[in-house]
Amino acid sequence: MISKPRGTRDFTPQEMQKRRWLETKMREIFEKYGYEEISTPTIEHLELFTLKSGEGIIEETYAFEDKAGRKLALRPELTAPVMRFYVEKFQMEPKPLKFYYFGNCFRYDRPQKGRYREFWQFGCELIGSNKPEAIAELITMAYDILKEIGLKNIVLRIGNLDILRKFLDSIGANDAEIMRLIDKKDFDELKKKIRNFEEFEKFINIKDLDELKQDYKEIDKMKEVIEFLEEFSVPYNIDLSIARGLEYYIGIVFEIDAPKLGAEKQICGGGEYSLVPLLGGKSTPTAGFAIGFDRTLLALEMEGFKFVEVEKPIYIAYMHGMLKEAIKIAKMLRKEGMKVEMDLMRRSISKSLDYANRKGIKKVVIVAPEEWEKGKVLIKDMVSGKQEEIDIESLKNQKM
RNA sequence: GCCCGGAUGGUGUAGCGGUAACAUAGGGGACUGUGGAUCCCCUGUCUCGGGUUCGAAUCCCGAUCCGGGCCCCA
Repeated sequence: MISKPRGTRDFTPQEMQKRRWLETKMREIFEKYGYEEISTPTIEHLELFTLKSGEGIIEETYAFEDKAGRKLALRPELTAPVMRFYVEKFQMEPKPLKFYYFGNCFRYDRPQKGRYREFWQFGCELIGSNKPEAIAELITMAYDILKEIGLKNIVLRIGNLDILRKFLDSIGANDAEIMRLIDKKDFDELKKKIRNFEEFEKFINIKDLDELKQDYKEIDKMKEVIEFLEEFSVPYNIDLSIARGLEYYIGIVFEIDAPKLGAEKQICGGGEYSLVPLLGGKSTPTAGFAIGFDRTLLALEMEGFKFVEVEKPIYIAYMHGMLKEAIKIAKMLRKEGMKVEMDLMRRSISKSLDYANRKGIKKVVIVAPEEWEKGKVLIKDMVSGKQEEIDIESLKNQKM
C-alpha cells in the first residue's frame, strides 16, 4: 500500500468543512481592512529563499533541480515570493499596497503536533508605509482575525529589534549568537555570555516603554504605535526579548500565541522587515505577518469551538421502476439551487431510508408510482418520522 | 539531526512464541411501498525487509509511517 509522504495530511470531508469555514472567515476580515488577495507559484527559484537566509536554509527546504538543471524549491514561506512579485510588477503602483494570501508551504522538518511538512499560511504584506498608524493597523488586523474567528485565549506580544540591537550594542553584546539565544529564551546560557547580565535582564523585562532610560528615536515611534493600538482597543504586552529568527526583520515585531498549544504555540508572527532592496527593488517600507492556519484551527478545536455544521442534502429514494422520475426530481431541485443526493445504488426503500438515516440526512423524497400519477411525491422528515404527500412543484419550497 | 512510545480487517481494539479474536463499519440477501431491529452471506492474515526458532503478529535488528518531546523554526 502506498501511504502519504511523511508530514503531509489528507483531509476528510469533516475537516475540509472546518478548513473552508475558517478560510472564508479569515478572508472576510482581510477584505474588511482593504487587503486584496494575491497568489504566487508553489515553486520558486531556490535563490529567492537563500538570498536572505544563507545556504543553511536549504536543509529545511524541499529543493530540487528541474529537467533543465534550474535550482528550484517548494516555497517554505510566502513573504519572499510576495516581495518578489511586488518587485517584478507593482513598484509603480500607488502606495500603500495591501496584499493578503493563503497558500501551502513546505518545510523539511521533523513532524510533530501542529507541525507538518506541508502546512498552510494565511498572511499579508503592507507595502509603502511604516507610519505608526500603519503598523498599528496591521497588528490590530492580526489580533482582530484571531479574535473574530472565535479564539478566546490569545496573547499578543510586541517587541522592537532596533531597540533590542541598540541596547545590546550599548552593553557590547550585539552578535548573532546572542540574538539566537534570546530567541530561544535560553537565559542560563545568556548569563554566561553577557557580562552585564543584570542590566540585560532588567531591559528585557520592561513592561512599559517609559521605563526605558535610553533615548532612541525608535522608542518614540513605538510609543506612538502603542498609543494607536490602544485607540484600536487591542490588548498587548511589551516584550523586548522578541528576536525572531529571520535576519530581514527590523524595527517593530510581534507574535501572537495560543498558550494551549504548548511547544508549538505561536500562531502568528510578523513585523517590519527589509527585503525589497535585496531583491533588487527600490527601497520602500514593508511590514506583514503570517498566521499558521493549521495551528489556528488546532487552537480553535482545543478550545472546544463549535463549528457550524454544513447542511445535509435532500435525498431522493424511489420505488421500483421510478428511476427516471427520480432523475426528473433531482434535476428540478438542483435547478432551484438545492443540494440533492439521489439513490445511485438502486436500493430498496428500506435500504434507502437506512442509508439516509446513517448519513444524518434530514429530508427524504420518495418517488412512488401511485403518487406520481397524481403529480405528487412523498416527503419524509427523518427526524420526526412524519411523512406527507405533496405536489411536485411545492418541493421547491421545502426547507432542509 | 536526537530521545521516548507505537503500528493487527475501513475504524477501534484483544492476542505478546504454537499457526488470528472481538466490536463496529461497508456491500448483498431474507424483505421490489418505507429507517434506526433480527438472521444469513461476502470483504481482512498482523506496515515492510532481514534474523533467531521445529514454529513469529508475538523475540532481535533495520527501514517506513504515526504520536509525544528536544533541536530548529521562514
